Amino acid sequence: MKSNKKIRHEARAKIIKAMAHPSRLFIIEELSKRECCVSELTEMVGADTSTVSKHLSVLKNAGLVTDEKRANSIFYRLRCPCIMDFVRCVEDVLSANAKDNVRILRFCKK
Amino acid sequence: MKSNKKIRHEARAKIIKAMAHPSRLFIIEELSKRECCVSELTEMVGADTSTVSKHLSVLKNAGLVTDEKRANSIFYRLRCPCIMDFVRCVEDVLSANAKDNVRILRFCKK
DNA sequence: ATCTTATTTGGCAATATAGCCAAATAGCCA
DNA sequence: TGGCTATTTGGCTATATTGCCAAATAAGAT
Repeated sequence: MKSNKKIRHEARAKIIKAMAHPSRLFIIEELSKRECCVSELTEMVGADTSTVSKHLSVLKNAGLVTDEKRANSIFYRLRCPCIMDFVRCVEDVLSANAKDNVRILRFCKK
Repeated sequence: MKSNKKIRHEARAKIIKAMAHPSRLFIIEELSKRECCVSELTEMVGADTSTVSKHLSVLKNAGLVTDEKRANSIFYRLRCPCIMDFVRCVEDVLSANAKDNVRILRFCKK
């Protein structure tokens, strides 16, 4: 793989890797509806505050979210709402997988 | 996080995690152009055959690619070409990041 | 200034991932 | 059949990620 391609794919992978975790996907989905502060997200995710904080820093570091201090909380929001389009695409893959499984199951029964 | 949400996000994460690697993104991009066999991809990626084979099995396991044996090679192809739409979305995030950096840089110079 | 609340950071153990080599397997071809 | 080519699998080490606890930090409120 050529060096410039490699760099490009590494940059992409970093962003995708930041999304590649159930809790972070959940956070992304919630933030696509409305901005939230850490304690709200902690409550929703149901993990330790420090864990959620670290997830948020992964998302922020990848440029997927931004934060803003207001009152005495820090509010996070999605930086590129188009991210949800991607999630829709992932759903396509999931439903293709599901269809295949149904087909395989049908084969087995015969 | 409710159990059904959790399961949903885990399923999504599995697929996204399968994409979250530079070599696998490269493979996905190449397969979006045309189907390839393992040895072709090995050549292009520039890693050990076994490494590429394992990457392919990750992609296949996630339902992102399918394989078909023909002649004495196994050809892989993308299962949902919409995956490339996602990559475009990732590019949006990347360029938003780049713009921010330029802005920050400009601030520093002042 | 001190207390309190919200968030981040450090540290650690458990687990997962990556990539190479060597060995196993699969199927074509002579 | 026996060799050849293409691909996968097992095994290993190095590295990265996750999630919790405890401690540090930040900044409002009293």
